Amino acid sequence: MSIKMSLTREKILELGEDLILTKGYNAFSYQDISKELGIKNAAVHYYFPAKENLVTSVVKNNILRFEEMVDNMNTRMFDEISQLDAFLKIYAKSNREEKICLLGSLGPDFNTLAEITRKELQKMSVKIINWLSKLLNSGRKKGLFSFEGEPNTRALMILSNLVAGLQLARMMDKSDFKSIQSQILEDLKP
Amino acid sequence: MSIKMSLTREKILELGEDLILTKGYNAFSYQDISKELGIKNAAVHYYFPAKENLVTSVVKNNILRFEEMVDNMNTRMFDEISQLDAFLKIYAKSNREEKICLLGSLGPDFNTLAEITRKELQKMSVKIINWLSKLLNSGRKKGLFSFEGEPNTRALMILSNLVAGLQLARMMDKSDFKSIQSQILEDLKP
DNA sequence: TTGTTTACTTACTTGTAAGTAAGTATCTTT
DNA sequence: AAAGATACTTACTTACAAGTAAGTAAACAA
Repeated sequence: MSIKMSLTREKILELGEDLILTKGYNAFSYQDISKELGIKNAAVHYYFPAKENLVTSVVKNNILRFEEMVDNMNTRMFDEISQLDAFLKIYAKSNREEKICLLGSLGPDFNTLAEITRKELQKMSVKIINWLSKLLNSGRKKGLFSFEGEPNTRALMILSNLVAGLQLARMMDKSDFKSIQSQILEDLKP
Repeated sequence: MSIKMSLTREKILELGEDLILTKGYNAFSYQDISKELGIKNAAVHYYFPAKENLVTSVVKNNILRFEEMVDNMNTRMFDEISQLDAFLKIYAKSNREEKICLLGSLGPDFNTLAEITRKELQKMSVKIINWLSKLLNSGRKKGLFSFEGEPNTRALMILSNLVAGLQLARMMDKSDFKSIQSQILEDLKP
């Protein structure tokens, strides 16, 4: 990023992501964006010719942010507990802001997305699951975590707790997410 | 149900549910339904004046089916393990049919739903969580299940595993759901 | 200083979603 | 047999979403 990014383009991207996380992909329009930013409809099309270009960019952006976070934690030599904690904090922040996870927002819409968007979403899920698997595995080897079964399965379970945790919190009680978050950490204690 | 239900109405309800579970609420139209059923658009409006009436009926229907299942298991005196197993089987079936859970489909769309629909969705989540909590609690008391923490939190975690498990399976690998399902049961073993 | 690129706006087109009013055929009750 | 009620269809309206073609003003580069 940062190379050649107009302010307007960045604002569209940010607002687009926000709308996907709050209303859902098939419920927002370019008008929602243009009105909010005080620009014309066609200006949004100038940066993102079709809606599928916008979603795809939003997903790619999320992948980049995830990778930056991982890189950052690696260079700072975070231990496994701190890394998991940082990851959970991202979701806790979403919960406070009444947002859900991008995977959980676009997952149900998967069949309505363009092939390229699906590919990026897949890439994103795989990256997260692989990272989390490795984290759990090395944490267990060091005796920092304790759990039964495959690291990959455990990663799927923790991610699904987070993804649907945010969705359920939206429907039921915001504080339900906190219970889930605490229990994830509790369950991993040696 | 069954009192005063025209065949067309039932077909609309069934197809409407199917479309919500495969494409999402904001991605299907009354045309999708009328074309498929070989009727006119206005015929769908005859039974469900507005889209919000259709979704609300779909949710209410799901609540009824859930309650029938619970009643059925109670009269047949299913033990806690069998009841949980039956519940998991519903989700496994959805996974095979490439569908997701109604909660997981409408959860992300929650902010775009009418108040009455939201209320029904809330009712549905609360009913499921309360039932699952009690099931886990009494199963643990009998020594059939073993888990740490509050039954309510554990119920939230299992439900979120199932809800997002289906979503992740859609995006990644269908078999991921099976791993999650098996691990849920494994984790509860005494 | 002329030409090109950037960043838009103006002004459309096309398609579809949601919904409604009024009509009609058939069945059902009195 | 007449009067509802039921289950639709015909034929619209309104609104908005998505996208595009052509124009323009300013910046920037040759």
